[in-house]
Parts: sequence; structure tokens; C-alpha cells
Amino acid sequence: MPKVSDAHRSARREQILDAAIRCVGREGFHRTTMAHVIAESGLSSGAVYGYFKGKEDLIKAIAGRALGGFSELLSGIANGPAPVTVAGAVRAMVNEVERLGVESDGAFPKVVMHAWSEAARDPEVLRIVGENVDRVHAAWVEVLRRASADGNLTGPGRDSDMARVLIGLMPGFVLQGLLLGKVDGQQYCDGFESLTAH
Amino acid sequence: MPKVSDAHRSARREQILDAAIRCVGREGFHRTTMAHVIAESGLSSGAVYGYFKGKEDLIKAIAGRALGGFSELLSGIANGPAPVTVAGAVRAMVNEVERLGVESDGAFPKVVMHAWSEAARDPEVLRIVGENVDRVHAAWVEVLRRASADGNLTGPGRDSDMARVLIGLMPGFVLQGLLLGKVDGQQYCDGFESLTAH
Amino acid sequence: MPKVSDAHRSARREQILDAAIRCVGREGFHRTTMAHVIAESGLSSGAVYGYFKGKEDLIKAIAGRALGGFSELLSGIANGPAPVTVAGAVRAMVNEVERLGVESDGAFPKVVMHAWSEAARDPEVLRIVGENVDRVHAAWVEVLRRASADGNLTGPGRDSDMARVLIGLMPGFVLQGLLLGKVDGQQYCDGFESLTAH
Amino acid sequence: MPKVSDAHRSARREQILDAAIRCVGREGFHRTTMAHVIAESGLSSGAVYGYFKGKEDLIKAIAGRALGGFSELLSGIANGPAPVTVAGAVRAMVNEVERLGVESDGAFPKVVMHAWSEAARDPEVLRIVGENVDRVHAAWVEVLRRASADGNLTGPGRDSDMARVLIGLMPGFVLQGLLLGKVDGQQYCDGFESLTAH
DNA sequence: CATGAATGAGTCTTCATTCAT
DNA sequence: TATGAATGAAGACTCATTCAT
Repeated sequence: MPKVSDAHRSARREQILDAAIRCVGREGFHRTTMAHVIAESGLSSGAVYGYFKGKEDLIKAIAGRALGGFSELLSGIANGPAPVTVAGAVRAMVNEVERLGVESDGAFPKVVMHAWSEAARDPEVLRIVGENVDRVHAAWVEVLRRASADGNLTGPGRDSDMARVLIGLMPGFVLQGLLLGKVDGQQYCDGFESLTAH
Repeated sequence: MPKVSDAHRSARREQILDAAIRCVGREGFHRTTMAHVIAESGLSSGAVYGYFKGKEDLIKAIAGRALGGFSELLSGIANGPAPVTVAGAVRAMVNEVERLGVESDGAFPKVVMHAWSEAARDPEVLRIVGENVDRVHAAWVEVLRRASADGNLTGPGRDSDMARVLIGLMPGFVLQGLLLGKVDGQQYCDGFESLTAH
Repeated sequence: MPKVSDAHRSARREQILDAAIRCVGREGFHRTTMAHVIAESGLSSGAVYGYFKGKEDLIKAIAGRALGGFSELLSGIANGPAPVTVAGAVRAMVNEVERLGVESDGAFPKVVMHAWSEAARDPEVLRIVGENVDRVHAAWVEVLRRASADGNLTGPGRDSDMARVLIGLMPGFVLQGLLLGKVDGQQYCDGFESLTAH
Repeated sequence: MPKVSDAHRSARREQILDAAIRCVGREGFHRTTMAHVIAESGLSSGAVYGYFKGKEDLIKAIAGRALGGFSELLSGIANGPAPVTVAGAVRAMVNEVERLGVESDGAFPKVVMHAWSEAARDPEVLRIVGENVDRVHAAWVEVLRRASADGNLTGPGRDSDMARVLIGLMPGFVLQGLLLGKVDGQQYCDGFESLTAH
């Protein structure tokens, strides 16, 4: 089938990437074999290699996706119409993690965890994940400034440092969700509010 | 009766485990081969297999170690002589992470990350890591109670929920330390204090 | 009746064959992939397969070309107007090898070498190359007879045996040209004359 | 079986190399698969890879062997007790080629051909084969000088140039032996003598 | 007719584990 | 007990060829 449209090519790439994400959610990057991905995608090995140069390429593509939307989410809040509180933004972040987890049938938090682990050994993945985290950091800083402007963050303190801690809430939540089956997002947010609003 | 003393056996086990941790710090669990561990330990393959049943056994032993001392650290604070604040305990935890990182020549945070990732796919590792996290959770609850008793935690809120968030500070710190080279522990603590003490 | 003229078909075949020869000159028969040939020819895979049944067919076509013109060259000398000497014919052969090497940008001697190597394992190629060599042998016999008739070959000896040796001068020259960068044709001819005319 | 003697290791290497040579004699370098070599050697894949780094390593080892003994043969003649003639040395060379062909059950000339072909595309093999040819060239020069000293080579001419031609007699003989089933060594030598002693 | 995406058998290579010495 | 050579089941990737469009 020659002369395939760009849309078709791009749909095929997604198809493979989705299959790969399901596999990685089950087995991690290194126990996922190309044969698994190939079978899960419903394509032939040759076809998969036509869309991704190899396993590393696939891993990098997955890592790039793993933390895709969070900076947008936070930026959206920071620049949205509603008054902004830090606790509210945390709640939105936690809700998004839970939503993605359900949507992906549990794969999302595992894939994210594997991506972080992979970043610890592969400089390319490190760069990709690091850039994502930088974007999220910038978005948290925006949120903090807006919260401050809205009068909901009265104390002193460098936004950059606080943003670091706020970023850390996600790995903390994801990890515990993974380890303990299901950490209740509501309770996590309550815990955060209790700590910050005593 | 064994020909070698238990102390000798135990020292050999440590020797292998230390070698394996260095390897895993470099390459992760699945890219670390038994040949790497064998070479790094300076023993023969037969010898290594005399102390560990196989690679899985080694992985589980590493995972068991990865988060070993934190519950004791926090319990010590909770039951220590000095007045306790949450921020102070966070500071102690962050210091400990930094100390272990330096002591292990950078391997510690990476190994921890790999252990969490592995917990996402291996139920055995999940159990081991989960138990560790449970102990840390219990220790944070102790810290919170003591801080409350010392009059340093005035607000309402369930200790259990707050402990979840406090646990989460470690993955957050470890991850960012990994991704961004070196997150300054001092700034991380400052950020936490700013968020909580506005 | 074909929609494209025979001349067009034939030109396309040449185009593909030339591309394939360049590829084989670079990588040999077995490391040259059809994808290489397709890219080098500027056609589509379907087009290439329209002109050649497959890779084997292409290999045989190249092998058939590799030693094409030498029997004609020698026959031409044997039946030409000028007085014939063996040394002169050798010189003509060496010149032709050098000319083809330059013309093909270095591909010719390599392709010839690969064709001989392939003849050692593929009976079809063996037949093709063997027939070529037989023709060259017959042409050398013609040359020897003419040289004899011209009074330039005085000794006894079976023409057939001498022709075998004379054929061998080409592989010897091609091989050394390949291995040693560039064997000077002049010196090679001088060496031959020195050996034969002491 | 640990602690194997060097002799054992070296015997195993030979065992693998011999198996590989038989395979290459049948199928050439690139159609010989590692699986063929492994089966022919009677060892496991892991064992073969314990003695050779990979297929390339095996190819280079074979190429290094292909033309091993000829410089020694010629040097031996040049420095031997008997009076030396060029024709006699050619006869010895031809006999050696025939002997090796018989000894290897026909593999030798084919492997040599494949090695030359491979030298045309792999710089490493080129170096190995080129060094061998250089040694043979030096040995032919020795032969020519000795023949001269013995009064059996009366004409002028540069030894180096004549040696080039004499080297070329081998590829010529090997190739024709391959292409035409069996070129008679006796007749080849007769042809050479007729050409040089008219 | 031409195109080039898709196929899938076939290759090289690795590595956890065993066991004869 | 200690050794390390040997095993062989996977695993990642390639490439000649086909055929739907």
C-alpha cells in the first residue's frame, strides 16, 4: 500500500506506541521484548522497524510521552480564570494522575516509574525526562506566582524551591499508588493541606 | 557443620551484594549481567551462585537494602531527646539521602529508583519495597505524634494522610537529584518550610 | 505489445545494472542489499523487480558483464594488421584493466574479484564466468598462433598451456592492484618481458 | 571444566577454525552462518563465541590463514641446498596449491578466493591479506636473486617487477582450477616454461 | 504500470545457569 | 568448596520479495 498519507503514518506510530506502552506497563522496558510489542501491535516486525529505528527509539518515544501533559495542566491552572491555590493545583495534579491511571488500565504510573528508572542509566532518556521535569518546574513557579497574586500564598520563600517540593509530590503519589495498590488521592490532598495549613 | 564460619559466609554475601549494587547503580537491574557482578565481586561464577540462588535472589536482596535505614532514622528522631518538628525530620531525611549518595559514590539514588521500578513489575520486589515503605510510614506517624506532643504541629489532620505526603518527599527529592544532577538539599528543605510555614 | 519500447526497457536494465555494479563494487554481492540497489538506481523496488527476477538474477547479470570484453580485445589483436608479440598483447590487456578501473571509478576490479569468488560457490555463476574464461583462453591461443606466424614466438610448447598462464596474468594483476592500492601496469609488463626475454 | 590448559584452548580454536573453513569453502563468507559453523564444529554457540569475538573475528582468522605458508615455501627454496630456477619454484608453488586443495578436500582454493574478494571490501581483511602478499613478494625476490646467483636467470630486469608477475601466477592458477574443475598443474608449469624458455 | 508499505523467515549475538574437574 | 568452560534458549534486528492501491 504505497503513498500512504501522513495521517496514516502517524496513526500507525501511535498504534505501535500504544502497544508498546501496554507491554512496558506489564513488564518494564527491559523485560518487554520487541516480539511482545510486535504481537501486541498486530503488525509485523518489519513494519514496527519501519516506524521506529529500534528498541531504544521506542523507549525514548515512550519516555517522552510519560510526563507529557502535566506542565500544560499546571500552566492552564496558573493562567485560568479561577482563583488559584497551591492545594487546588495539587488536587488537580493528583486527579490527573488518577485519571491517566484509569484511562491506561493501570499502565501509566508503572510506565512513568520505568521511565524515571531508565533515566538513571540512559543519558538520552535522562535528557528527555529532565526536559519534561524542567517544564513542570516552570509551570509550578507560574502557579505559585498566580497563587501569590491571588492572595493565597502569603509567606516568604523562593518560588523555585517550593516548586521543587511540589514536583516531588507527584513521584511520591505515583510511587505509593504503585506500592500500596491504591493510595487515595483525596486523602493525599488532605494530607498536603493539613501539612501546609496548620 | 559448614567448613567456613557464618561470619565468613556473611562477609562474602556482603562483598557480592556491594559489587552488585555498584553494577546496578551503573546499569540498572536488567542491564546488569551476572558476569558484571561476578567480575566486580572478584569471585567466580560458581562462588556467587553459592551465595545467591540466582539473579532474582540478588535483585530481591538489593531491593531489601535500598530503603533499609529510613524508618530507624525517623523512629530515632521521634523517640529522641530533642524537640521534634516536621521540618527538622524532613531535613534529617534529606541529609541522610545526600549522605548515602556520597557514601555510595552516586549509586544509592539510582539503585533506589531501579528498585521502585522493579517493584512495578515483580510482585516479590513489590512486597519487599512495600514493607519498607510501610515501616517508613509508621515512623512518620510517630514523628508527627511527637511533633504534636512537642507543640510543633498545631493544625488538625490525620497523621496517616500527612505521613503519606511526607513519604513522598523522598522519591521527589531522589528523582530530582537524579534528573537535575544535584538538587540542593538545603533549598529543598527551605522550599518545604516555605510551603508549610506561610 | 509492451507499452514501453524495447529500447526503453533495455536502457532501464542498464540503469539498474550500473547502479548494482556501483553497489557491489562498494560492498560485494552479499553485503549489497536490494534496498541499496534500489536507492542507487533511483527507481522503486517494484520497478527493479520488473526488470530482474530477483537478486540472483542481478548477480548473474553482473557476473556476465564482469569479464565481457577481453576475448574481443585479444581476438582483435590476433587478427589485426600489426605484427603480434605476446608481450604486446599482455600490455594491451593490462591497459584495458587499468582503463576499466578508472572508467568505473575503481569498481571494476572489485566486481571482477567478487564474481570469481561467487563462482566458487554458485554453479550458475561458475558457468557464466567459466564460459567467459574459455573465450579468453581461445583468444589467447589465437594470439599465440599469430605471434608464432609473425615469427615472434620461436620456442616449442603447447599453445593451450601457455594460454592458461597468460590468462592467469589478469587475476594476478587485478588482485595486486586491489591489495596494494595500485600496481603499476608498466612495471607489471616490464616484469613479464624480463621473465620471458632473458 | 575449568582451568583448561593453553594447549586445550588452542586446540579448540583450531577445531572451530577448521569447521569454519569447511563451511566457507562450501558457501563463502557471507552465506556461511554462525549456525553452520557451530553445527560443523560440534560445539555450542556460546562456546564458539568464547573463542572468537564474532563472525568478523572468525573471517579475519580465516583470511590470515588462507595464504599462510607460501612465503616460507619460497624462502625455503631460495635458501635451500639445491640450485634454484624460477620454473622450479613455480612448480613447487603449483604443487603446494594442489596439495593444499587435496588436503582440504577442495576447500582451500575457494577459501583463498573468498578471502581475496573480502579484501576488496573489508579494510581489515585487506590489511591481513596484503601483508601476506608482501611477504610472498619478498620471498619471490629472494628466489630471483638466488636463481641469478646460480646462473639460472641471465637477463636484465628488476626483481621486484618480476616478482609481481610471479605472484600473479598463483591467483591465475587457483582461479582456473576453480573455474575449470581441475587445471593440470603439470601443464600450467609447462606453459610457464614454454613462455619463458623459448 | 508504478509505488513503497508490509511481511516474516533468518541472522548474529548475549547471558543466566550448570557441572565436570 | 571453588572454578570457569560450556550450554542453548532467547532477543534484537535485517532484508528479499510481494501486492494492495
